[in-house]
Amino acid sequence: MRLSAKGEYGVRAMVHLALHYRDGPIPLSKIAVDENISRQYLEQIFLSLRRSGLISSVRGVKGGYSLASPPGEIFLGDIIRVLDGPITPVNCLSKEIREEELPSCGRGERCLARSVWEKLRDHINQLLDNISLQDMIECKIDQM
Amino acid sequence: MRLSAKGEYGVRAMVHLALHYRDGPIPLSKIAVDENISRQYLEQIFLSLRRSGLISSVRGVKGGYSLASPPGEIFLGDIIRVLDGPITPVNCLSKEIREEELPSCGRGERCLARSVWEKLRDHINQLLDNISLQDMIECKIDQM
DNA sequence: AAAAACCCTACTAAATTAATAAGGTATTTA
DNA sequence: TAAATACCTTATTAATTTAGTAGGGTTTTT
Repeated sequence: MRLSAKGEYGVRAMVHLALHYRDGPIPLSKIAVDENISRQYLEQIFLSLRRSGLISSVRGVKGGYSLASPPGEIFLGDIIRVLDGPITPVNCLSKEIREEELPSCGRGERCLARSVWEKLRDHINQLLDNISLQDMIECKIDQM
Repeated sequence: MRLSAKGEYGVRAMVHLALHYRDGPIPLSKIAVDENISRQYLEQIFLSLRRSGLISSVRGVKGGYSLASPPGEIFLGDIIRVLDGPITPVNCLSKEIREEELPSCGRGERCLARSVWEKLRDHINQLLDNISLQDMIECKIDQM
């Protein structure tokens, strides 16, 4: 039950952008240094985030990245799903996997564990989909 | 945010034992076949579960494994922590890691993401520590 | 024109996870 | 008491995933 480094880096980088929202684009190299993340690895992460529409970029000197929407409209679930794929405790719950590819547990609806995994999945998603970057920079998490 | 196969197999096997609680010891080979898990891999899993005191074993012909406590007293969190280690979304929250070994994020209390990971960790643990094997075999999950 | 900064693919290395192998030990039953 | 059953254990390998590097490109500003 661990988040990947990619997801963790992504969230930290997005918080960084949130803190500088309206300061104009922030160069990736600055974020990489401040957050202690390899520049080239962070480029991969930002490539995904940009393609998914969560951030936008400006090229050239004085360019950089900025949030595509206000911090209050971007949720942790969005970020993590883009970087790590669907948030699900076991593969067989993921809708993106087609029936044929299902792991060989072959138990279908008979699986007593299934409803637990579904509940766990829904819990995690609901939590992450209700925490915005704004909540984070305002330190509202503890009161949630 | 995915459970390992080990954790998943472990839970399924424990549910199996719960369904046969009071039937006397169930041979591992039977569980392996019924749950479609490699016998030798399941042996490793049961070794951990036994050493942690969640199950007990009887050797020899007519031997096998059984739950060490009633199904109502064994919780999913117990099983998963034994097999996968502490349930924590990011390493830096795990108490089992000493300060010196902390990953190099080097941000300590300044980390805005930290309280989110803590909240997520607590949520997941609380959920898993409140679902017993008894709940599962009685299909009470959906009403929780 | 040069510098700054984004853009992108491919590859490699590291770590983790999953599984297999191979043999040992204890207990029951014919 | 011998054979069969089934647990016990460590070591090794295979597979997969994750993390990170390399190396080049393009765009824009000064």
